[in-house]
Amino acid sequence: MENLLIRKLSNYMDLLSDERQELDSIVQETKSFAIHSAVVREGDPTNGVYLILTGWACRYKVLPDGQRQITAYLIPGDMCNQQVFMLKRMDHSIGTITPAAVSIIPADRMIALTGKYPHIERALRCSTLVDEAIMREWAVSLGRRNALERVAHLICEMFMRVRAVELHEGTSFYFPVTQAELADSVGLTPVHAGRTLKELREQDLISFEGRRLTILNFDRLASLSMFNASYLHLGQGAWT
Amino acid sequence: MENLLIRKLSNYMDLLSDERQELDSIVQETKSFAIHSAVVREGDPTNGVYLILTGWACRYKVLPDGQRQITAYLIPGDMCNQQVFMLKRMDHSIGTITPAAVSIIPADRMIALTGKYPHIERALRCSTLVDEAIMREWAVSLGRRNALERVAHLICEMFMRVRAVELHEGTSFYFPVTQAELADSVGLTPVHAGRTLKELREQDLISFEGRRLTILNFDRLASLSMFNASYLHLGQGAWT
DNA sequence: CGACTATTTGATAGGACTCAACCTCCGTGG
DNA sequence: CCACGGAGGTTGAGTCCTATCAAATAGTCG
Repeated sequence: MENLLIRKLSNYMDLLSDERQELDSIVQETKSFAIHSAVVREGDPTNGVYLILTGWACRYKVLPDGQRQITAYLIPGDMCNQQVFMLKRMDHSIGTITPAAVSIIPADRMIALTGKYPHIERALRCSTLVDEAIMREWAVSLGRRNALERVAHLICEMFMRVRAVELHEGTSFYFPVTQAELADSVGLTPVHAGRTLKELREQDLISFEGRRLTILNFDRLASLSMFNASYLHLGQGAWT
Repeated sequence: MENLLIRKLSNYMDLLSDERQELDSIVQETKSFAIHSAVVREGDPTNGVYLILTGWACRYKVLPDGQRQITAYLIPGDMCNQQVFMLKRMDHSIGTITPAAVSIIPADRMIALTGKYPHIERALRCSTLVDEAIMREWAVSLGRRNALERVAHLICEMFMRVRAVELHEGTSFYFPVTQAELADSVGLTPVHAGRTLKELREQDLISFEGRRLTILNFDRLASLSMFNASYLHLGQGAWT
């Protein structure tokens, strides 16, 4: 199977076949991580670029009082720390939420790649801009949406992202996030995150069994959560 | 006076004198904006890079129900939309919160500049990474800090940023944010933002009169809000 | 099967919101 | 020079959403 990074970047830019090949060849050293293990920890020196091949991971910060906030989910095809090697140390951690395979790309390999293929460089920059847009939208959720809206919005977003790398099946997709992790990402307690999920189920908006989430009514889910996909900058952003 | 972008970037990288000159020369077309006016609006085509010369601005999104969330403050020396021209349309708005002078740099000018001066390019990328780190920290605040901690944290952050461009005076600085704007950035209502400010005053942590904010006890303000400056990646990050 | 981890449910508490009134600046203009 | 008006700030009382605490019920993996 082709590297999912290629599918992802194709959403932003048409890639030529030699560019695709090149992107495929960057996957060399692959490392497996167990569920709930640390890929990089806050304070670590920055040493390379990570590409998620399989599994889900997340960025997070832990406060001195033990509270945790997840600031992003990373799914297959996502590349993280594209340019962190500019900074000395990580200011946040990255950890897996499922078993995961990640490819570690040396900084100089990245530099060579983007130097040689301007198309790839552009596509990677687009993807960085979208990551930033996602963070802004999370701030909007955390600051201005209530519990139901936050969870619904996250589901819409993750569905669109999973769909962009074609890992969805119809309106359902693998969503391996526990209630505690969900809570840490939408700024709720695990208990209330669970109740909120229940509410969405009772309103027949989703079904969620055994890590498989099915969206039963995307339009209502989107309007309820004021989800507007344009910030994801996915070609059309059309809902089919 | 030299362009504040230079001061800002000097925090990340030593710049040679010809690089400084070059950075100074990018300020050509300057545009003045009245207080509370839109610099760019969500949906607008992306057309250039903005450098704040004087005054404060902010990025924000407005939800269909009228609620607003500010996702970043822009102060003199801040450059926004460094690479937005990669995307077609703005997914958020930028507006002034004071009268402001901003320089609009054409995309090709930016490309030429970074192409010719690798140091500048590196420094600009660092600053982008720091902007991302700031957004993550805002997510942490919005998701996991209570009202008092959020406001205190924002004050610590803005003080450090203002100080990095040397616009502070001792432990006080110009902080032209109204309670309504503060509320829109920390995810509170204006009324509660006001009460929170009052609480900080009563605890002798700050004084705040006529848009001038003085930090009376930085250490307590920082520990109260679990502020750790390392995410700002400012050289030492030492508090003097 | 047994020890976890994850989810669900119930009852109560509390932090932030809401609504409303009032106050204080300031700039404007009669 | 003072009245007026509007934006921003302060205060009070009551409500609601989400947190907390606690316990019981699945699920899951070795």
